[in-house]
Amino acid sequence: MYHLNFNSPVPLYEQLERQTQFLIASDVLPEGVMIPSVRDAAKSLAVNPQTIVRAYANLKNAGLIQSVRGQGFVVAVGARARCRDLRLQLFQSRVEESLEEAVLGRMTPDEISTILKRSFQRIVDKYFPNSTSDLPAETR
Amino acid sequence: MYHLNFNSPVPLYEQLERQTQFLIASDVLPEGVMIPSVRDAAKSLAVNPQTIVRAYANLKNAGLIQSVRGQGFVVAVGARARCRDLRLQLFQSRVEESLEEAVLGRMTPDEISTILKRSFQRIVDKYFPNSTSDLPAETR
Amino acid sequence: MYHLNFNSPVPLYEQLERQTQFLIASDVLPEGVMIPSVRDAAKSLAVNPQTIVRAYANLKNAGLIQSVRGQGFVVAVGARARCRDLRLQLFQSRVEESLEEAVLGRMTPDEISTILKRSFQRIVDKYFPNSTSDLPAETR
Amino acid sequence: MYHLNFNSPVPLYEQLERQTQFLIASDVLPEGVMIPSVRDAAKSLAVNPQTIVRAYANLKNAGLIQSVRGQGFVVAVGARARCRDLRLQLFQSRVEESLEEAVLGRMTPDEISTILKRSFQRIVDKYFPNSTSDLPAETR
DNA sequence: GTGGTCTAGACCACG
DNA sequence: GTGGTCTAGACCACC
Repeated sequence: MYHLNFNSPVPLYEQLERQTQFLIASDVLPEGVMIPSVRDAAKSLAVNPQTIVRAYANLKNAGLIQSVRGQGFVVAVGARARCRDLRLQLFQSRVEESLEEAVLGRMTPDEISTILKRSFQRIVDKYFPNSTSDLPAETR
Repeated sequence: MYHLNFNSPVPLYEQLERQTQFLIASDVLPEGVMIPSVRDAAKSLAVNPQTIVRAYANLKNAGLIQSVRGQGFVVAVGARARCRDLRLQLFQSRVEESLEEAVLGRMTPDEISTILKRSFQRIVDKYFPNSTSDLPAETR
Repeated sequence: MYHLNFNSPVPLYEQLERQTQFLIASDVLPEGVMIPSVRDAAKSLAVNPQTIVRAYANLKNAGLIQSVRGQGFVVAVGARARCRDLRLQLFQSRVEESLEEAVLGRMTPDEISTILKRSFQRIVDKYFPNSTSDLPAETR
Repeated sequence: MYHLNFNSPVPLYEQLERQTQFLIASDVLPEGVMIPSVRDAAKSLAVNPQTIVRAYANLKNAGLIQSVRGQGFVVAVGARARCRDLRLQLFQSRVEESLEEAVLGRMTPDEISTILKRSFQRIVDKYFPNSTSDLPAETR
């Protein structure tokens, strides 16, 4: 269910938070459902239980999951919509950061545009091989 | 010449490395030219000289600058082309990482495409207000 | 495990790098194994932790060791072969530099050959007293 | 007459000293003859005159050259023999240092021997293409 | 003046 | 506990 990258600069607990948000956003973890216990998650992911604790604590602070005494954690009501927002914001802010740095690095709009289109096409081909959508879709 | 962000998670020495690469890529620092001395840069940027030393040492290891004894550092021959490559790769890899995470988070190509276009347009409007270029330029 | 020469012109951190490479090359530090922590190494060698940090950072940049979060450094996969290469190249380049300088200094091949044989024999006698190998071994 | 390597770790003034010794050892600069003036040498080598001054001062301290008031420096009497000795010692000590490090790096005598023979042969082929001498010359 | 090395000590994030 | 970053200040060699 989770895929941790131990070499990534982003901390393990943050990877867990994001992926949980994504799972909630896409209804793989519907509202009200139990998420894996700290001990189970730690064992199956081969990480320190404290790492799971930290991730769940942050998700709880954000109001995305709720602790049920003696049971574990369940996805909070209203979490789905908020996770969809968070996912979108996260993606958008990362893209804009990259674009900002490209401009500060004196890349031209054309160079930037070229990369964006090429990267998007590559991703579509890789993950949606049968799709016809592309970046300037509405101009077809 | 340099602009350090002291609140950024990316270390100061790495900010210096990237910006130096960008300055070389855009010919603000042409090959063979001296770059600011360690002490000068440290003073004008209000950081510890060691921070500059570290950045310059990394750039030297990468073959982008050379130390001239008793003189300082000069931009290495062939550095411009390599810096242009590095800049492009850096941008492209960051964009593709974001896109990968978006699809892993189960965003649809249409959602992704919408964000990309909106962000690009926002950057163009912000930094190139008189330009007419946009993402699907060739479809005009 | 390490032996630092504080009077050598070669910097301490570089001595550490080379010796680590040698230890990996000779399987004293097999791939996947943890190397001494920064603090331990600093204490046992009586040097500043920063010196160790620098050596390890360079080894990491060279891809010979990897940092495992919260754990320490481990020898990277494939490091052994590369360290054997590096060790050989280092030795060979030093020998050839000496030979180059000798001929540029107008020493004759016979003079050079004499020194090489004498030095090799002295080293063998010193470190491998029971060995029978010598430079022109195959001509016996 | 001199060939300076500005990228070498050995300081320029030391390169000058060694090469002067070599020139004296091989009678290119016979005893009693004038060596280039500080100003001439500095100009033709494109280095700071202080660098030449330092090299000549060291050579004078070693008794290999003598200053003639108002004239310049001449090669001292007896310098040739001493330079031949110095050249030999320098080469020998460098070779033995390399060998020592190879042994400390746990290279085997056979590995070391192989490199020595290969390097010697390469140098002979490069600089004495018509010669028949090689390392185990006396066993022919 | 230049770069290069080393020390001492602090603070941070991560597990 | 681990590595990683930054500061302050010192000393050195070279030009």
